[in-house]
Amino acid sequence: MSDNDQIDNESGGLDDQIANRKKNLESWRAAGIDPYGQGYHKTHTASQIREENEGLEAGEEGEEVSFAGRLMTRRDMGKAAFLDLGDRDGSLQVYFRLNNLGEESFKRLDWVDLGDFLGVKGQVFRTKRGEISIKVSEWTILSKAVMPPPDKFHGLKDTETRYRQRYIDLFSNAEVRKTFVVRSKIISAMRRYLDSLGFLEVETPNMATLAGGASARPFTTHHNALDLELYLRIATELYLKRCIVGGMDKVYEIGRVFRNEGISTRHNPEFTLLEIYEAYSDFEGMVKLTEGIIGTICKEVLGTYEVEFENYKLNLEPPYRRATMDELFREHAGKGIHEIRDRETAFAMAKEAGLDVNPNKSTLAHCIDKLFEHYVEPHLIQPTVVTEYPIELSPLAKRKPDDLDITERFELFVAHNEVANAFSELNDPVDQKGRFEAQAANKDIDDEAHPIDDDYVQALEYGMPPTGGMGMGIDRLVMLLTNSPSIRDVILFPLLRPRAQK
RNA sequence: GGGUCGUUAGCUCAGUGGUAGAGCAAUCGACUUUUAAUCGAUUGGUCGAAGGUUCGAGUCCUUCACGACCCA
Repeated sequence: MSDNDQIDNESGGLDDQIANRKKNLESWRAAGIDPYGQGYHKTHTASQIREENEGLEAGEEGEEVSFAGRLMTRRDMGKAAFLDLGDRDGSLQVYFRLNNLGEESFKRLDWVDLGDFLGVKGQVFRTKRGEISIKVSEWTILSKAVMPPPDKFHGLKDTETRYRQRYIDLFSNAEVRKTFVVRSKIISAMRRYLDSLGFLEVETPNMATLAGGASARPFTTHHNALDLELYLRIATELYLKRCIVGGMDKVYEIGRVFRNEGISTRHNPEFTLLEIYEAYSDFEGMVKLTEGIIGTICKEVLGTYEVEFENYKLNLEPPYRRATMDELFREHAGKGIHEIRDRETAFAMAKEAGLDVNPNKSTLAHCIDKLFEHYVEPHLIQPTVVTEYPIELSPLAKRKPDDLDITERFELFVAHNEVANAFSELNDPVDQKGRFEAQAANKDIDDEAHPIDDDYVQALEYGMPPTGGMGMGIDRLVMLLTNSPSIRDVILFPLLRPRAQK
């Protein structure tokens, strides 16, 4: 009895709100109704009801429907009440009226709290004030929310709670839900496009004894039965190219990769990467394919090539501007790429620019990367295909036939962000082995150096056809297309440091 | 790793070293077409944590935790 005494207290603290909600829950049970009910036959979603009854005049009645959703707001008026039920499309107003429901059914509204799930049946109509609504003739509770939802108007703002308890963010902030719907549509449009071109979606290992294909530190894990140290993949590249060796010719994978590095508005330790490989193609083919993918997504998902991101108005309609790294460095740094490929020159420039690169601890490649980031990237706003990367930056790319220090590679930049990276794949096993060895030689100053993958080299020894390959970071693409300033806005459950014990 | 900012009621936020506030939510009441419903009343606080300065700290100082943004 002492518990019930507390429940009867009038107050507004969290414990009391929970107690009141539990009391309401018990009222349903006492009436013989399970407040955590069974499935409910919905004939329509909120947006379907709106669309199908658009033609209704104020006061006019439409079809009979059943509908279900979460109670978002309610306006009680004595012997009538208006409730807004939210489903994934939005929300719909439902109208409860004593005369339509009878005493017993109407009275049960007292046991309903914001956040509860309700199922309703009734006739669609348009109110005096023009709102499409349902005149409820029959209804039930489908699930009880014992925790109170956030502010009905302001939603949930606290970033930490939004990320830690994303479910609250999703049900209380419609625009957040929208972002993740768009994300899903982007990925499915991407799949549809690639499938239509005859690409085969494949799955390669998440765990392996080597983590190659990119410059990044891996996560480690352990397989007990084999007593084996394993790495989580940092890229899908080397396995996908083994598929090309195997004759699969056109493959892609949309997969999670894991990189053991810092967290920022543009980095989450696990993120989603698209990689594509096409036999008998090359980096020029990959330019076309990249343009095709982005163009198709804009057309099918956004319905426009015009996109706003940060303060930029971007036009993503292909084809995109092309520029060589040499041209861009000349334009923005006053020196060409062949000059910059000299260690002394590169590090002197970096020092002059105030960049944090130490000649004793950084590779030339890393230094050039930093210089490009500093001098050139800020200028790459509209989509730009940057070509002719020096060989130091591209250990898996084929050399340009007329300039062996330059590779057949491009990166696509939009709004000074790298969106895609592609090249003609290096298929000469001897050259590949040499590049791996050059990477390994830097191991002491570069903990992100590619490891030597002898099995991969052996695969090339069996022969890999000339191949074009491309990688695209899905999260950053979604950021761009949804105008999201942080990668955490496009990842449902981003990694956060655990909260201290209360 | 460094810097700046933030952490106050369930939510959104005010708060000048001197009695801890508002709106929403909650509770009670009125209202049979409202829509951030309206109207009346009531309740709700370890001010992120721990120290310190002070007659007195949400407010000033130190450390810590978590987060946001910027830099590396």
